[in-house]
Amino acid sequence: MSKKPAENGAHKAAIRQENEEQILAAAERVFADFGFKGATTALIAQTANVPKSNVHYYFNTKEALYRRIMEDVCDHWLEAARAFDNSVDPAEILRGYIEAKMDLSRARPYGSRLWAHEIIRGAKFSSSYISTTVKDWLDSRVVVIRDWIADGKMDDVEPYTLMYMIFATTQHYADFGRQIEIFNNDKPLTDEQFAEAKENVVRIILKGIGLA
Amino acid sequence: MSKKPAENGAHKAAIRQENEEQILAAAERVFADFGFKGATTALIAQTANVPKSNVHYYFNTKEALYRRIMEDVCDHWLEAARAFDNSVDPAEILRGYIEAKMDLSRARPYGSRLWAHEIIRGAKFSSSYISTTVKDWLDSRVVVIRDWIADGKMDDVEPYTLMYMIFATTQHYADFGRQIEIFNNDKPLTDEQFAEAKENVVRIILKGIGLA
DNA sequence: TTTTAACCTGACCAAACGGTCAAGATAAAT
DNA sequence: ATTTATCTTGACCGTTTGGTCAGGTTAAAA
Repeated sequence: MSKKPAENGAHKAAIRQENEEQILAAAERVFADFGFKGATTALIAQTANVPKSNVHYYFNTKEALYRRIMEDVCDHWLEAARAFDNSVDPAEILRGYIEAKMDLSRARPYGSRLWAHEIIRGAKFSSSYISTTVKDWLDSRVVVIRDWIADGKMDDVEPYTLMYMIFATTQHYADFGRQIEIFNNDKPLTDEQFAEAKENVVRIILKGIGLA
Repeated sequence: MSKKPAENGAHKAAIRQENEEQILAAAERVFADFGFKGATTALIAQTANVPKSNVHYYFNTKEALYRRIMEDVCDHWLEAARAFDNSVDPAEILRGYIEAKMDLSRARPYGSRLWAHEIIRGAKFSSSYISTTVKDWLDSRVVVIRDWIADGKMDDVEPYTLMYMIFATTQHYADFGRQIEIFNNDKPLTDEQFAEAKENVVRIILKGIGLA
């Protein structure tokens, strides 16, 4: 009663991929809402519409599932980081990076919230990743910014403080989305409102460091 | 074998106050680290150096303890908010407010992190507080900012976006303190570094909105 | 067609959970 | 000195937790 002949093991592979994706998506939401300790495998299973046993079949332990999602989030993070290398003009670079991070907060809020949980808790799982990959990336951009300052292209601001400001402000739209929603009369920001916010963030920061 | 005569029930009252304070301080840390669901009464008790039963003696339920701490955090929040009314000069007002919020992040990071947990999780316990007290305060300051803009005292920026930027950046030094520490070669920011960061945040924002 | 390997899941388990309680200790009031 | 009210805590309870497992189904390989 096979529906399709298909190539070697294509059906089984498709089943695995679909189930894993479903579980990962559910886990990302649940971990983002409750953090590692607060999340339960039962709720993840329920959200993914699979029996709890099936979650453990595909991902042995809760921690393995958590680590896997953290990796995915980090991949997207580094993707946005590449916006830093798309130009040579400081204003253009920073505008691109801020916009990329804002868009990421809008498109993948759960990932940002998961990251927030992880850091608040003390970065138990990811401190080595932060102190190597992320720190290397950050330090190299700080060098770039210092060069811009030395060349008189922008004001003499402390580069780390500037970067933290960009991190904080852009991620705020994901992490504190619920608060923003409440302030916005209990309605999520419309695309127009979000676009306006994005433009304002870019404008304030660029002007604030003498790039506008 | 009474050590002191003391006034009416002074000793008992002192015992209660000391125990409550010890439990509240411990609970603030544990809730800040793990969120409401992830925190356990056993860990709170252990951190406070009292038996678990004693935690339940002073605060009937975990939820009651959580609510009590949220109230304390909000009180401090409103305290800082008052910096908004200490002057009539826009630059002076915003500088005072930003500095007050930065200092709060430095002095009471656990409160800020607890708030972050609460919002990320969807503000289940505090949405009514946010949609009334906090929103009222925020809306009234937005009106003030709009007046400044109308009077040509600062650039025409979207006031909510500006306020979110201040929230995000100042609270980042508490919520993402661990990440900043890692970037800072695994050492907490010194007082000098923090002061420099504070000054830079103020300068960038004020200049960014045309107030410098 | 038979065999094998992967997928599926209800039932189950030990540990950890929030919370209760009885019984004792201590200090205030009488 | 006695009573009363508060403080203290180990033992305990029902529920939930992450994780296991046997026994089943399904699809690929032989």
